[in-house]
Amino acid sequence: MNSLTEENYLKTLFALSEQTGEVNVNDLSKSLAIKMSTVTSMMKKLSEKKLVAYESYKPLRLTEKGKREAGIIIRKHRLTEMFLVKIMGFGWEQVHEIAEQVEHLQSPEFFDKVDEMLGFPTVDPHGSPIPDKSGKIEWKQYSKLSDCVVGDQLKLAAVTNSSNDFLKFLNSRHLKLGVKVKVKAVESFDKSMVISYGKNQQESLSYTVCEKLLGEKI
Amino acid sequence: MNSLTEENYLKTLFALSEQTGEVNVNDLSKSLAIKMSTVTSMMKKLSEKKLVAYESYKPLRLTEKGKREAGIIIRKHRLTEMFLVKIMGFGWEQVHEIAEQVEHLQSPEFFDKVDEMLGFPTVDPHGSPIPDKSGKIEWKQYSKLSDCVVGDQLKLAAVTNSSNDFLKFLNSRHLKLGVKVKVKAVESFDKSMVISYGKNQQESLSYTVCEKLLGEKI
DNA sequence: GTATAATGTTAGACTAATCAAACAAAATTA
DNA sequence: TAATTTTGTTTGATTAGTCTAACATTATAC
Repeated sequence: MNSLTEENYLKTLFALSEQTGEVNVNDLSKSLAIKMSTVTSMMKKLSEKKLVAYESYKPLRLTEKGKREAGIIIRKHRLTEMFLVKIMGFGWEQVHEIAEQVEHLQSPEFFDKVDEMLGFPTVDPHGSPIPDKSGKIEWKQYSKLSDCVVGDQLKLAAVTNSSNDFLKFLNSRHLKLGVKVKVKAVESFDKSMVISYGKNQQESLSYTVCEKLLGEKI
Repeated sequence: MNSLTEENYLKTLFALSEQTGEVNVNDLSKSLAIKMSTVTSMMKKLSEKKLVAYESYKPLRLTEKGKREAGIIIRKHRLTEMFLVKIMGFGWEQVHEIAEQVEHLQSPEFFDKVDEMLGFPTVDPHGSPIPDKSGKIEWKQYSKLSDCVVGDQLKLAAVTNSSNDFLKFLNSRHLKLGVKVKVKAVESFDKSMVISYGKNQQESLSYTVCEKLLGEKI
């Protein structure tokens, strides 16, 4: 059994390596807000437990075992978020913090029941895929809004940031998953975009925002 | 903010003092399965925090502040148990272990929502009262089955033990809250009882069991 | 009312998780 | 390539929570 602390390292390592498969001690340190020296010693410990492949001065990689265990934590996180939204009526901007805590509960029966009540969902309220019971995760290939050009149409399917602030911003613009947006203009100097969607709604979005919006081109 | 460990001491202290108001270091030690020396040092710490009135070699007492904070944890525990039974469909014998974990979540919004979804319940699935938001608890005056005499009738309203084993035992005898039982006989040598209830059901219950069953005399 | 048992406290050691400071390696810049 | 910056590691200290062993107090038994 891993401690709560170890679970947080695993989960963060998993999230950071979703892109490249490899993570620097420095990145992990920043992401966890824990000093590099501490991260190094924890990596040695997780290496002992065969969860991380660690060699001095080399990038960090999760082992298959590590990926599996991290996947199970992320499964619990995402099932929880879905439960909070669908069953308990929370907004998608409210659920991340609560799920951060609930994901550490040790009760397979609890999460099985959650899964069942939700009808075995495959994505969470932010469009992220829910790993299966063995911890395996299946990513859909989405396009970033920021990679679109004028005239492209995108059906929003996921956001890559679940912070309260960001989601509140989207709420205030009535941007939610499923909405079809059309790129009207792209400013070359800051890569901000003007998009239209819904009934005549038009908005200008910064690159920072566009980069976090994923969807399917239509 | 109290640590998870401190919360467990507070909660247990509260539960043990429900009877007499005072608790021995030894009792607390046994109940938590933590050595007395450790309990002593934690008592000093909680005393610093004004949660426990501690004097060497004297029985332990929670301060008003301590009672309040313990009450809030117990509120979260009992609301959770009710939620697990009423909303999620767990059996009353399954919920204690899960609630032990959920009670430590730091999210007033979560527990407010639970409370609301349940219609602001005043008792948990085992008949124990749910403290109010300020941590205050209101005990009903129930009679123990073990204090009844032949001919007495008792409507079961609470159990004083929520362990899986005990509740499974009650399930197997179809004994649940609300059932009206009648005392048919009391064995003087071991204080076991023969009771009747439901449609012609008759059972012999040990003193250990009778002592844990509370209800209203009718 | 002592002797013994039970209960409670103190002291010292250990582990997990953290940090700061010193040091080492790798990457970047000039 | 040498100097500098960034990244990573080691060492030693700290805190929370735990234990064991020795000691102290209170309660119980005879």
